[in-house]
Order: sequence, then C-alpha cells, then structure tokens
Amino acid sequence: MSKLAGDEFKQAVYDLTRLIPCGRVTSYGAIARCIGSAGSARRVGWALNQCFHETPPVPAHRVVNRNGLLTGAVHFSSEAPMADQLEAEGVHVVENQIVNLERVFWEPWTAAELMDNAEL
DNA sequence: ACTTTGACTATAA
DNA sequence: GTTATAGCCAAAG
Repeated sequence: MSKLAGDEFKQAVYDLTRLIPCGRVTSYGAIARCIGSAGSARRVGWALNQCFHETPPVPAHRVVNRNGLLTGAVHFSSEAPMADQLEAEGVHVVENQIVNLERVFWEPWTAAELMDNAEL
C-alpha cells in the first residue's frame, strides 16, 4: 500500500503549497521531493492545474519552475495573472521571470519544521 | 492497450 | 553563459 494515489498526491501538493509564505516562491521539484515523490515534478504541475476549482484556493502563483520562470502563467485567469499576484506580494517579475529568485525562494522543508513544531 | 502530451529537472555539448 | 537531449511519472486521447 503506501502508494501515493493521485488524489492523495494532489492533497499533499495543495497542503504544501498553502504553507508557502507571502512574498516567497518555490519550485515543482522541491515540492515533489518534500512529499516523497522526487523526480515527479511534472505531477506537481498536473495537480496544480486542478487546484483552481479546489477549496480552499491554492496559491499556485507561488509555485514556479527551477529557473524562476512562470511557465504556468498561461493557465491563470486573465483577470488575475500569475505575475500580477506575485508583484502584489512584493515579488518582482519581468518577462514572466522572477527577479532575485534566490532572495524570494522558499524551500518546502522549512514547512516540515513548522509542522513538527506545531505538533508539540 | 498504445501513443502523446505536460505548470519539470538534470546533464551534456 | 545558452541550447539540445534524455529521464521522469502519470493522465488523457
């Protein structure tokens, strides 16, 4: 068993994505690795594609590729572009690419410490 | 059941 | 530094 089903995988991705602090971003591969499915970065994107009709909403705009490029911007609503939401949180975006990526990058393993601390 | 595609990543040239 | 190719896993056609 222990096989990560599609729905469980999506839930794991959503849960971790919701833990991303405001003004920070992360990568698909980092999320995939944190949930135990390293190398399945593409599945993270697939899961996030379904997040729009999920409740509560998932801040998918904080998830970008390893290059800091907003590859999923085209999947966002025209009224709330990915870049616009990132800029609203203080993240500078130029040509669909995040500026100072290292400065705003957030590693999901930080969430593990937070959750562990919360359980105490 | 097989083939193609996808919000990716790493390595090689 | 960039560009090209391979590896990756699962869903959709």
